[in-house]
Amino acid sequence: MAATLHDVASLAGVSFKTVSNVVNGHPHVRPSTREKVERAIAELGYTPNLTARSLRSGRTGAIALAVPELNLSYFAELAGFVIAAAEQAGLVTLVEQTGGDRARELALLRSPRLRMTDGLILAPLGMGQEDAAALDVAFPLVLLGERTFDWPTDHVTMRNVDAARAGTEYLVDAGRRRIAVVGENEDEVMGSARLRLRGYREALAGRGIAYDERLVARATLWHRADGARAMRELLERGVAFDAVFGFNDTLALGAMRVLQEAGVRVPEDVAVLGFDDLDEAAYSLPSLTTIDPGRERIARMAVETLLERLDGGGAAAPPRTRLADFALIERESVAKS
Amino acid sequence: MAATLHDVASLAGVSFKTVSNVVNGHPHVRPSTREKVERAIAELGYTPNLTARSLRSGRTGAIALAVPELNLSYFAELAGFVIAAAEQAGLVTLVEQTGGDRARELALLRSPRLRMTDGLILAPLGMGQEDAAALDVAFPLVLLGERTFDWPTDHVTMRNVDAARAGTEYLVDAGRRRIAVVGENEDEVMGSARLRLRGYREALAGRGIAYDERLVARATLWHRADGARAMRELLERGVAFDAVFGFNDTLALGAMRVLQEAGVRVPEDVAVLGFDDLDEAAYSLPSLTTIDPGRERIARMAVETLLERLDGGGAAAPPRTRLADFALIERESVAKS
DNA sequence: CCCCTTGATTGCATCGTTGTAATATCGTGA
DNA sequence: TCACGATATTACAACGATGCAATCAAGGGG
Repeated sequence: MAATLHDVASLAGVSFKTVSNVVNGHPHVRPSTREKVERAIAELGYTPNLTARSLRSGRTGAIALAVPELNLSYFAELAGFVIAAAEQAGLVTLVEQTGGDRARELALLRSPRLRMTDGLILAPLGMGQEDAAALDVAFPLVLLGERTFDWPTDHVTMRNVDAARAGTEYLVDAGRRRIAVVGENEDEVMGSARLRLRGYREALAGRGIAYDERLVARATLWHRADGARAMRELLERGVAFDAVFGFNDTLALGAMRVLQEAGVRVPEDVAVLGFDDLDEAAYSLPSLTTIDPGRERIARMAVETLLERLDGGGAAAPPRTRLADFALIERESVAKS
Repeated sequence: MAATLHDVASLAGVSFKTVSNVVNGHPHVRPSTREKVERAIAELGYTPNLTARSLRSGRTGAIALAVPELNLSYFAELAGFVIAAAEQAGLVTLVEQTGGDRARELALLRSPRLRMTDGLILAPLGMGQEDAAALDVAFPLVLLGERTFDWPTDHVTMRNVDAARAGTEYLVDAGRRRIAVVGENEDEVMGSARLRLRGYREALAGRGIAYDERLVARATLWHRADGARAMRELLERGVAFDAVFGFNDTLALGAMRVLQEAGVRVPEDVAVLGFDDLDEAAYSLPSLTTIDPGRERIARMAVETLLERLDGGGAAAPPRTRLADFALIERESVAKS
């Protein structure tokens, strides 16, 4: 099997503790000894057993990241940024998929599997305020993105309401009055759907436009297929609209595809606005005007926050909520007036 | 901190080994004792320390998956399937990003971080045959997808050559004669780019069409932006073509976008064929005809293969190569003749 | 010349588990 | 009542590493 400190020690003719001292850069090691040990290490191809080190130190050097599914581009790109940020801090990342399912999210929070990590970054979708007590866990926990809970936990999120309001105002300023929405989900009491809807309604109210329920289409999951389905539903309803606000890019792209199939011109007849600024948003036809929620910053802040908890010794500091800035990315799917 | 076997034991008034016996379902435990211990476990919220268990058992219950980047949709979707398959087998998955960079791939293979896992599924991009010896590692290793090496390692891959040949023949059968290629990369001696190019050339040869180097555009990375860049280059060259074969969907979509910007109609003027069957390929305008390489099956087979090595006790069985079947998905970006 | 400080090396306990082997307890039949 | 085989429980030693305290050799000052 793999070589241990003892194997190296007997080859080098020193005690295994001396080998440990060499490996850990202990100051008091004679150069000749160090060299002897290093030769033995190289010869045996010794690498420290991180499991044993973890047991001793109480730190694993790994963090867990739980997202609904990697099949959703937003979470895939987010995960990529989290992994990169963690790696820069010398941590590896264990990725879990919850499917956005309440039961799986709750199970994860109690899972002994997390004992293999130093902390968890969780993007919850299914949990609600009634589950907030489940957030009372023994390890550092950072909530990510969407939902807000009335519970003292570190939280990194985006300006959902502000961004949605700004996006809607942008559509109004582009001369649109009947703005449909794709992605509403009244089940998530405090999820991003509700928050973005609030921003939308605030913008309408601010510009003196009446809120029309018939312009709002539901979508519980946010795949392209869900956006397509919602748009078909809107078209079947027969309500007129001159813009669509997709609550994320995949919904918007699915909806845009259905619009175009139906012979509706984008952006001339109907403007389309997304949310997320996925890589693919720049390459659709027309390219998608969208809101960049600052994914990379969110990822970096989440890892930073977790690290502070790790180093700061746990429950010391009060929980923090950190917000990323958003930016409206103007492309072709909304024509400027 | 977290409760240990000892804590539970002193609360229940038994030895810590008895608690261990209860936790592990040891047969000889008196029902009354078991109940007493279980109450104590519940009261303290005890969960076993998996790090300690790993140290003792030599198994961590985690596997590592290394892909170029999650920002590439193909690898994101693949990672999602691998994580799901691993979870079904009771394993968690640690995700690493190599950037497709040779040095990082080699570093990963030697990294002590892998000591926290039971095995590695690696999708190499940068490594070449000259690095094959680096695949001689002490832990179970399964190579994924693309490259083939002359080295005795388990390997799960797709029918790159056959699929590319079939795709090209499909274009020819649709009446196309001057088929451009986006994604060639002569640096990867045995990577998917070379294999897909070989399939393309075999198809041309089989149908009596001359290979024209000017129709081949390079792209070292396979983002949408790379496809767009390659297509601009092709257009600037001024060579006529009536079809484009993108070596993956993101390249094809990037290329298609540039074609349409240039006023070229797809599929009337130029047919576009992709490779991967990403979720988004069904929602572009026009939707993308592409090749489904059997991502989910590949992921499942990779995890299965790794598990066999884990349980089969290592180097016992000879290395295997397993192939997933592909399927051509007909959509709108290629007009049938 | 000896004591004391400094530098170099080592032994031991420990992290929380589990496997093995030893011990303690029990019920049963003679 | 005692011996016996079964069932229950426990003690001890690992797994591979690190922190602490102890040991040992060498060098400097009185």
